[in-house]
Amino acid sequence: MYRTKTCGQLRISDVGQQVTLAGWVQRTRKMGGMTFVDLRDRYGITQLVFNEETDKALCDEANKLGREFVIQVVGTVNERYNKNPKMPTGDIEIIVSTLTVLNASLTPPFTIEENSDGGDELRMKYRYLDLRRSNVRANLELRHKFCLAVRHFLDSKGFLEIETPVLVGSTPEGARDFIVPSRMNPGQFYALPQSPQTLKQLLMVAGMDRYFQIVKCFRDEDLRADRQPEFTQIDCEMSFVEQDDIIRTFEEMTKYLFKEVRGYDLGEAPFLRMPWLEAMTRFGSDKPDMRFGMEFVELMDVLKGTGEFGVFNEAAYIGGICAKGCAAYTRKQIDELTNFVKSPQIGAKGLVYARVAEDGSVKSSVDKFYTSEVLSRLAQKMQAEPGDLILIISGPDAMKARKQLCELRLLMGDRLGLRDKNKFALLWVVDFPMFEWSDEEQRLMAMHHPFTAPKPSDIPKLDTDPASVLADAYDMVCNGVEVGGGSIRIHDAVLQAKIFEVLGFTPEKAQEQFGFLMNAFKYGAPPHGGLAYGLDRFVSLFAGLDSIRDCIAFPKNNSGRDVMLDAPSAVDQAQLDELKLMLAPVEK
RNA sequence: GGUGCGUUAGUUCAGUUGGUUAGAAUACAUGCCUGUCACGCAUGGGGUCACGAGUUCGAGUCUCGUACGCACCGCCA
Repeated sequence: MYRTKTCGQLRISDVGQQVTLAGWVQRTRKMGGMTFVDLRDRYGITQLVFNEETDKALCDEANKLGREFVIQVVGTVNERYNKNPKMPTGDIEIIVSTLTVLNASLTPPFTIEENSDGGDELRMKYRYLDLRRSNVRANLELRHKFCLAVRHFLDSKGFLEIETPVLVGSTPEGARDFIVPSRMNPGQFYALPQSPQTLKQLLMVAGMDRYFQIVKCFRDEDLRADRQPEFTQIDCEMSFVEQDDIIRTFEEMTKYLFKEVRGYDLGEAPFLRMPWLEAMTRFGSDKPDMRFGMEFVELMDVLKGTGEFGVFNEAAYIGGICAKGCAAYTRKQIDELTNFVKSPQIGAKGLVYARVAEDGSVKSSVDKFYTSEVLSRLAQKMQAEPGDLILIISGPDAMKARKQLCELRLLMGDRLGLRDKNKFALLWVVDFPMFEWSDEEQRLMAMHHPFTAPKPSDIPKLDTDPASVLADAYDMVCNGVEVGGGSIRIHDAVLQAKIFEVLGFTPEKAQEQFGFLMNAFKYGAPPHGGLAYGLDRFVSLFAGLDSIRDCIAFPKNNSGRDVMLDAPSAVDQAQLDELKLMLAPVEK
């Protein structure tokens, strides 16, 4: 037997026991005739003691151990002379009688400690070493617990976990597909699923009623801190349900997960439900961070046409936020905010500010254009109090200006410490538009996906004014992060065909790509709907991570590479020949 | 496709106005040390300053390009 106990297990009550431990050498400390070795496994660290007086040869062996050697020791649990209250096993140590080196190790390129000295690139190249660190390992443990809790909850509600294929057909709608050549069907390709969307709908047609799957999804798009080309969804679908049924079911699951996995009580009250248009108007985002207020106040009536400031007089939108107690911001701090909104990724033309002084007077960057009456009306409308700072953004494109103000609001939230990682504010954003206009493709695109049902009352508008049609779609948002999203689906072949028509598909094209679904709808498709959570994002939120990479065992880097495996890579000509593939020259 | 920041010892970083032999911490090696636990002390080795070109009497430092990394915009039904 390699071990009788783990390195996180032994306590004062085990003193006197003979034990066998195995693990990695975290560190050795040589103190003259004594040597201490910290032995680590995934459960913890236990101190080993070697004494020259007791066994010189054994102590000499211990002194030869290097970091990350894998060793096995037999010894006796002993109460320490000097206890270490910082360690769970700090009351005991092992007086070693037998030491076996199971495997030596090179000196690792970075130290295996909570605060590693390795940078991202090195950590990814040696991810198997990085994963030995306790905090990275803790993220994977949290992920495991999360998945267990999901399965437990959904099983208790009668959901079946059913696997769907990873080799499916390509559908050009939506994100770019990863494609896989078929050897047995030369010139033809599978695609990896962007989500099991249509397959789970077919499971509903099959009468599976309540389905879920913790499943990898693939999208060949550029990466971000919160986006990987392969990521994991908790994919769910239910039959004979309306939007409210789904929202209630998954609200219950979310509360369960927060309580069981994170130890956070979301309370009894249902989550806030906010129409998409309201979210865009009040926060400039379809995923507002509700941990703090600082809502937008529209200022068109106060500032447009009431003074000589041309920028405002030509604006399609003027909006402000009120930063409590920030009137004392220095010129430098204001300049930082201005530079932030004018930076290329925000793209605002400028920032107007107004300070409310202790005596209630208003000093602004546009004083020369407006009377003091207009400015005090501004303060009044903003509900600004003495000591507050009003920040105003305007622009010729209302949606763009709102997005810019949204970024500024989030920045101010950060600066004022209003975005506490240990607080969680959840809401449902509902009533999404069915379509959005694509300048690039010069056509309407599905905002959610083309299988989403329009609100029944809006169906007549599909012919007259499709851009105004709202969908039975909903997103679950937590702390400004979209953690899940779903919709009621279309289960009627005629309506589904109609939606493809609005999206600019010819009937032939729709039949070619989605005929399998529309045909299935002709054989008794039940009303159904569902939702999918982004597992990586959800776990990251629970763990307080800045990037989903930190809860994925082997993530890809910014360029979509696995630097440990050095993938993707070229393949042999023989493989290409077998697949009947030829490579075009790569332009540099 | 685009923007910003970065690339110096095994690692994390500093490096002033362009000027002699490029530093610190940590890691590593050797020695000392019998109760350490971020042990301590001493000594030592370790550098293609990412790559290429340019400016200059002189480039880690300035300019341009390339590569790579990170963050973001576009993109992500």
